[in-house]
Amino acid sequence: MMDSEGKRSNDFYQDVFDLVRLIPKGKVTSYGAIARYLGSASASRMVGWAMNASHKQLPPVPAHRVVNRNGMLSGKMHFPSPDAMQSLLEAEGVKVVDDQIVNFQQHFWNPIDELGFDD
DNA sequence: TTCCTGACTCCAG
DNA sequence: CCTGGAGCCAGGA
Repeated sequence: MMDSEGKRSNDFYQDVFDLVRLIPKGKVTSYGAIARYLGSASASRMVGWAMNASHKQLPPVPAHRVVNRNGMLSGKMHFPSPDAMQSLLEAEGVKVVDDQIVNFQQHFWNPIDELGFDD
């Protein structure tokens, strides 16, 4: 029961949403990068789980800019349409072939490298 | 309450 | 090269 200050779980989700919203257009990042930035490198699965709930967040979260470490659109099947994610990425200048981002490293946006640790 | 699954990632074979 | 298993934390039945 977290009602006093043990709201880290909630903050984790909020941080994920906030961070994903900070991803510049035409850029993408990985679940692991987000998890690591938040301090939970092993919580990569939780990031994906948070993304599942991101679609109900306001303002909307650009979940299409979040892919796995291989740059593969692992979450495309969870979008309203399986092609929505790819279409959104290509609309931002990110080319996608075979459900995988071309020149992924070139489009990769590392929050730790760009934002660094607040601390 | 417990058990299972998951938009991930790493390591071993 | 590809496939399988383990670890991780949270939410749903």
